[in-house]
Amino acid sequence: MADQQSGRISVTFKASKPLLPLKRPSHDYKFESACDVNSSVRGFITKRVPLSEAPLNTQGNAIGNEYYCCPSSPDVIEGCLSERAITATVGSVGKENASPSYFETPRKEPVCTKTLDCFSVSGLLDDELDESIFEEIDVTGLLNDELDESVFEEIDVLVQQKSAEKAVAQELETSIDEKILSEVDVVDGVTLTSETTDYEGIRIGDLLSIGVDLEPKEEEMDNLKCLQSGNMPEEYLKYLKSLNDRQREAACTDISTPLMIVAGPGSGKTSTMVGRVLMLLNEGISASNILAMTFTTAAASEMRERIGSIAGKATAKELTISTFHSFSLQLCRAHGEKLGRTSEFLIYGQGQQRNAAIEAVRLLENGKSRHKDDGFLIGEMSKTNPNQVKDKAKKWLKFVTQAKASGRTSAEYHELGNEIGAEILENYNNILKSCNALDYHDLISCSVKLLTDFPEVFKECQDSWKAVVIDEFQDTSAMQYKLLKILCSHHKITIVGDDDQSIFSFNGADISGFISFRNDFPNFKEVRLNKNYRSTRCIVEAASSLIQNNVKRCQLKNVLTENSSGSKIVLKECHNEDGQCSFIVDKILEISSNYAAAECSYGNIAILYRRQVSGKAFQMAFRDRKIPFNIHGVAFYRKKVVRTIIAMLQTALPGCDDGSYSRVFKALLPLDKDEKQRVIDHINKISTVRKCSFLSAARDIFGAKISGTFKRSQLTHGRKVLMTLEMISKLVQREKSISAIITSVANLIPEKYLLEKRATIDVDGGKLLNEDYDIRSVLQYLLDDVSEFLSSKLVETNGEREMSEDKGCTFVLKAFISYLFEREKENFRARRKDNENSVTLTTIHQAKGLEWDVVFIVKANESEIPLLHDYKGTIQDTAALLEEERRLLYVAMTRARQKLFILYVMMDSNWQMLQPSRFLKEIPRHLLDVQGETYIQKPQMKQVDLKKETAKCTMKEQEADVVPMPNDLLNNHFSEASDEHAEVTEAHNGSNFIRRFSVEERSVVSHLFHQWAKKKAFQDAKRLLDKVGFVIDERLRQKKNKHKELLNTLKSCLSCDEAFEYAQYVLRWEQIPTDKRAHLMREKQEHFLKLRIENAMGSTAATEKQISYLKKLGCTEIPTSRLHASHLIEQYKSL
DNA sequence: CTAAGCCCTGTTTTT
DNA sequence: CAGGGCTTAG
Repeated sequence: MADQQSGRISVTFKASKPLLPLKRPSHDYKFESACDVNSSVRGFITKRVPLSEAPLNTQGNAIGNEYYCCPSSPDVIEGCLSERAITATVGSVGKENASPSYFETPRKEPVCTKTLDCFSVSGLLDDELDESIFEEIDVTGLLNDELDESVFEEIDVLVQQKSAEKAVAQELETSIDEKILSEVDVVDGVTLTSETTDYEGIRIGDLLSIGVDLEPKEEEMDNLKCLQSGNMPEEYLKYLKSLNDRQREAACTDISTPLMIVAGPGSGKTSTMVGRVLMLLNEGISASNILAMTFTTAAASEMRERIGSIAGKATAKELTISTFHSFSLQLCRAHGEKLGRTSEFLIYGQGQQRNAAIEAVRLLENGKSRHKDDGFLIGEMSKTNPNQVKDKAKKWLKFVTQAKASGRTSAEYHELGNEIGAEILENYNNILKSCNALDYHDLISCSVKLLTDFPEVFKECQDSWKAVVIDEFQDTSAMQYKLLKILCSHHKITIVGDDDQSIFSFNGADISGFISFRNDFPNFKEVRLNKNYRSTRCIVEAASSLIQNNVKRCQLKNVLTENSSGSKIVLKECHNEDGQCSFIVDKILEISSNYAAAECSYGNIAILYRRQVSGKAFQMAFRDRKIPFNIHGVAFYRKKVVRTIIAMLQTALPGCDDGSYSRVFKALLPLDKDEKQRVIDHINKISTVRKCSFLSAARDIFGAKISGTFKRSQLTHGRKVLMTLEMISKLVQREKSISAIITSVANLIPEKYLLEKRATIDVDGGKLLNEDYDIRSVLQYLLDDVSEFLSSKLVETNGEREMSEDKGCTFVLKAFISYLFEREKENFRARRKDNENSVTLTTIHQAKGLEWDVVFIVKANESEIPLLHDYKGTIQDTAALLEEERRLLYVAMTRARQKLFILYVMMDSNWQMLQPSRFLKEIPRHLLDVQGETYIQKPQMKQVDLKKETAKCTMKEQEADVVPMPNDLLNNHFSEASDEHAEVTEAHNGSNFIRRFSVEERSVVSHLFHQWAKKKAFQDAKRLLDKVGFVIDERLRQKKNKHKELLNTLKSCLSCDEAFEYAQYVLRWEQIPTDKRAHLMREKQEHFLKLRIENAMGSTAATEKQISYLKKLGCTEIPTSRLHASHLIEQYKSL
């Protein structure tokens, strides 16, 4: 391992003839001043080509290993390399098998070969990449929560200090306001305070329109009287009055009764919880004795804010509102010694957990081989692939995680007969213990252990937490429930949740918690909040009829709403994802133009998808169309890189702290990860010893000619970094445009560093990064921020800016950075403030708990929204899985306030037909507005729509003639009115052939043909047919094959003429360049639809283009329809 | 330069 | 299960 780390990759530059066409402008890659830094290096890897764009195919597909290199110094350019970019092929980055053996054999003589010092990725193992994540995220083992709290405290202090004087004046004002408001109260019977203007989607308007509900009824009058006699503070009373009867009933339930609040979507859950807390306070439980549990830090801080706005900031601060994990962490830290750990135990995250799992597996196998004590077994061991070990570890880690979430012990597995599992679990736990560490799951289970095994701990907790409130109860795991149960032996417990919104069972969440609760707290009271304040009646009804198909529901509830019915849910069929994308873009633009200019229209729109990949297309489309958007979740990578860039910028400003410097060194030193760390640690040590700044320490160290601690090359690297820093500050002093500075600074970051960051998500998360591939996209975001900043702040800072004008842009830069920090802080507080005026792109899972006016649910296809994986042998509980998927759609639908769009696509990018989701049939028809793919909204269209609608409900067994097949489209394109491509006008090609098959079969056939038509070797129709026949034979030989009947049929008719024609068609299609093809696809799809209309209606007027074209051909006849016109065109062309 | 064979990969996420 | 990338053999 250690040897590998210092390995280097040689790169062969070849100015070989196929200097590949660089599609993108070369200035993107040019090094300007930056190349000075690396002048000793003769080339610099600037860009990894995304798979899709890799232009070179030495043999069909040489994908994935291409790098564009830029010559970095003039002599190289003049001497031997052309000025254009040069390709170099190197090993796969980030894989351990990256070795110097990956040169592409140069077709001509290599012009120069050079070892690139700056590019020594080879030794990086996946593990190490993982570690690097850790360094970034989890340095100290603090939970994010802890970090949050401290930040909040700081902020609070600041705020308090700053607004000390203001407070007095404000108090006066508010008291006046309240007087006025309370007068209003009397008139309307509704509480109107600034706090109630917007909670859980209830707005003043809604409250007023509901009216009836808030009129105190007889019983509630009692209720209220009760409250009044209890000497309740005015604000509390007012707040409770503002709740509806159910909510108030819940909040005011006797505090010693265990309370279960089942809160459907948009039913004012949080408001009710706040009310409950006020009630607890009012009943004499002091704030410091109340514990509120949430799952995320965001939820916790939101709750604190809400309570603070009613009960006062001081009270809110005294309350303990925390996540399960940070609560448990505190408990475990306090009693670490009882768990066999010190109180400074470490917390293991993903990377370390996996290492531990690997170790556990190794221990097991060692034990085994020793047990069987056979030499050859050991030999077998040693030759096992490291990959296999890793794979196993992954599997077992999953097992361990699951085991811990459900609370099973090693002994239990032993009894169950799963001895391997038992041993692994035990090994794993032992390893953690010996490392003085706990993982996240241990935090919970150890808390349980502390509470059960140590009466003194239990007593302490009972004394401190006299009442407990739990949010999102449906997300509790079995273990967490256990903790709650013990913690709430006093029965002062309130749980809030909705089993229909349980979508995290893959993560250990367990709906059976509701059942357990009923058993464990038999005298519980249940309140169902089933009035939806969020969505229109249409949406509510659709969603609840969907969810009613779930059998395994803990409680039946019919959600009601008094909102207006609103417009129907639009169910939109799109032909492919591009169509989907452009439909949404159009709709968004339409919606935003309808909004009053002042309102933040984009902020009210969200696009929800099942998988992260589905969001990618939208990112690109939105960026192209300049629609602002924000992505939940994966802003991760971006943040890191942005932070690095900011740190670099800060070094150029006066008063820069050491943190930025060390970050910059980390980014710029072209060394291996741990080597880098050693260097930085050393600098830090020197600077603390000498009591000087990081920078001056670094200058001293690297300025020396010889060093005891560092190699010469390291010193050189260090000096280069210092030079770079100097360059940046010069640049800042001279250059006036911030954008230019940011761009050049961003380009200084070595690709390797960026790859490291990227790999963290790619490797560890094992998922496609929801960001673009290179720094330029990050840069784009940053530059967007710049323009936003300039347009917002320029006016205010104008005067000061003039002053600083002569010194480059130091001042503006400073303002920009603080502006960014300000925004970061805001984002930190609550995610919904993330981007006030931008469209939200998010997975459905992440959308839970949020809401928007307009929601698009995208790609609601079978095999996407019920995403069932059949390959994995888990046939176990398909029903349960399906129900969870249905809940997922339910959650997605109920995010919408006003308008809901559900879209599905008909065709994959691979010519595969897709079915609409089975769940869509469960939505009552009368709530839907079904739309096809067309922009014609003439009365004629209605009939087609109708026809389609009827067709849709029987989608499965239905018709071959309504669904446009790619091949049909193809035919239409070539046969009809494709004016620009009129050279291919042979009609009826192939369509007869493909029509022999059923709808579902067609995609298989067409896929088969297209697949081979792409290869160079089969450009001839005859050869293509031969190949297809051959492939069929081969497939038939394999025992398991799904479509063997189809293949037999297909084979038997391959020799006919129609098959030949079809082959020709496919070939012709494949010859069209990809960019054009995409365009044509759409055109064709629209065209096909028109044809359908024509068929149904008889005629549509010919286009002007057709008419003029016909005139040009010398046709005197006036076409009666478009169809007619195209026939005429054909005729006249052949003449 | 190609064909055949091997290997990998395939959802959702918080702490 | 099945498609795709990558490697190797010829």
